[in-house]
Amino acid sequence: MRPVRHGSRPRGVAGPGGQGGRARRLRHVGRRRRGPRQRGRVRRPGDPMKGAVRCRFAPSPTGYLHIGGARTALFNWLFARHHGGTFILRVEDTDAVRSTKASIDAIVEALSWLGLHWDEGPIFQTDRLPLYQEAADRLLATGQAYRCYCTPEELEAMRREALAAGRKPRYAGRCRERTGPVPGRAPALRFRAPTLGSTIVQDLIKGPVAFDHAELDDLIIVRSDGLPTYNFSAVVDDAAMGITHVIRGDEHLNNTPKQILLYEALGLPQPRFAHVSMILGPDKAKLSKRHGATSVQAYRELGYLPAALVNYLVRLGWSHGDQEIFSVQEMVEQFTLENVGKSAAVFNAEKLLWLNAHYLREMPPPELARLLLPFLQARGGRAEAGARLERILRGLRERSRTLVELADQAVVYYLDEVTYEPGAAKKFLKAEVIPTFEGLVASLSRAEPFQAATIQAAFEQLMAERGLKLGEVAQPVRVALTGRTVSPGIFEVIEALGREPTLSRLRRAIRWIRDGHA
RNA sequence: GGUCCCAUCGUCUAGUGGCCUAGGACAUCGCCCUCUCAAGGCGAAAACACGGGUUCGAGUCCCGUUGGGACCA
Repeated sequence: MRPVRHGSRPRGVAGPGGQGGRARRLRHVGRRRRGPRQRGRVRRPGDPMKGAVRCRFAPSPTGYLHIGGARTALFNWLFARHHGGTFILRVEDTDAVRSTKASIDAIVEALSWLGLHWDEGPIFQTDRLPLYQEAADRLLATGQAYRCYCTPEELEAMRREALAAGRKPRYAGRCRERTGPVPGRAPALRFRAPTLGSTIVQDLIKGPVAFDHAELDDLIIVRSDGLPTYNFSAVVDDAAMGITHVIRGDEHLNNTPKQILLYEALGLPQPRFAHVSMILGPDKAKLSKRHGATSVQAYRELGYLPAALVNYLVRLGWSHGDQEIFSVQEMVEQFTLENVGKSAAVFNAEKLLWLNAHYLREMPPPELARLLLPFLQARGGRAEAGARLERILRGLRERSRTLVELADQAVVYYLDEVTYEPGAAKKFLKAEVIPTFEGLVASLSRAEPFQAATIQAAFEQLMAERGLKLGEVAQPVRVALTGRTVSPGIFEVIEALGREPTLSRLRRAIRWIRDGHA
């Protein structure tokens, strides 16, 4: 195993340009800037990782793509892209009972939606069973693995016995020296693990982690049904696929010494390992369903943008100085394992919401319109992409945090009949606004062109004539047009709604009040 | 229970022995702007888990304690 050199890049060295001193002087006023070395990464010409990096994301298809899995995939993808390497998708589907085609589709779709495109794969482990078999045969032939005929029941009994006697509940090696088979029983294959010495995992994130071999078990590498176990197939595949860097969840750190031993037994070159800490729920336990939405698909349906989710996830455990907003290109340029933190992170839905709102505001209206359409149609709005929708969105998007919220507001412009919120109607749709509404119907019929400025002029003239303040006019009109007390600026709303819909909504409000609803 | 990991504002984090009177962001609160609500601007409150060392100097290095988490069953 190769020793890991942390900080193999020169430290305390400013980026290209060597202007650290001058730059510092120029910005001495105001807030201190930190980390001059963070400007521009230092990629040495002879970077040995360049082009050679091969990373994989290896989910088991037993459900949707979890938010934690998405981050693992993202980190692998970023690492590969940063180094100009290869990102591979491998599906760990050897658990025939729990693996489903639907899960595979869901994971593939979620990764694509996030923009984490893979260069090779998907590779399915069930297609490569002979590979594991061949590796197992080799270990068996060299005596590094042996057949174990113990049944699960026997194992369980031995475990209980050991526990009762105050010993560790590990496999005692009953079949280690067995010479003949047990008739009528299909054997599992166990790895003959060393009992002396220790293995040190040189983790790229956690640093060196030592494991005493005395704590290791003779792990099963092939089950009695002939299927390989996780640790075994992962090792065989990672080696066969030429994986150079295994970036995965923290929960696999304990498996790593076993895998290293397997690499050694098989005589295979080892990848470097990097274990990323977990994502926790608000109660600091591993993030799970009971904490609410945890799948990428769920966030998609809740109206989140992939850019926002990716930006949020990258900042969970990784940082680049004080920067919060990253384009994909910036992430690729700046991402290094060195800046990945060791501690677990609590998933903060509020911050994700803020980021989503940010990207909603920044997105070009045509693109936003395209993404919004399905949400709008689901709400019965007969909307179509185009200038009108974009005008509507311009006012609405800075008042929404998700596509769902945006659609809820935008749909109002597309419905045939406005539904008044009871409280809003009671407060603002009163008999005394009828003259005002009538005056507006008259003047807005004439406003030309029908734009915010001319609409405002119409309002101001009316207000002057009747001695009204804008606040007294705007709210009733807002309710008449949208049914709500909250909306973009009233002139914008009227322009976006258009002349005819505005007039008919005002007339309807007048009728509604006259009909005695007020 | 054993093994392993982790520990800076409520949350995400900056921090790599002196630039730290601990910085940024989300959330919270206040003010400004204002036709409502947002957005935006300005400001406030808010953290180095604890105890020992090492050092002229510790948020930063070492040891321990405590707390949290993961894995193994």
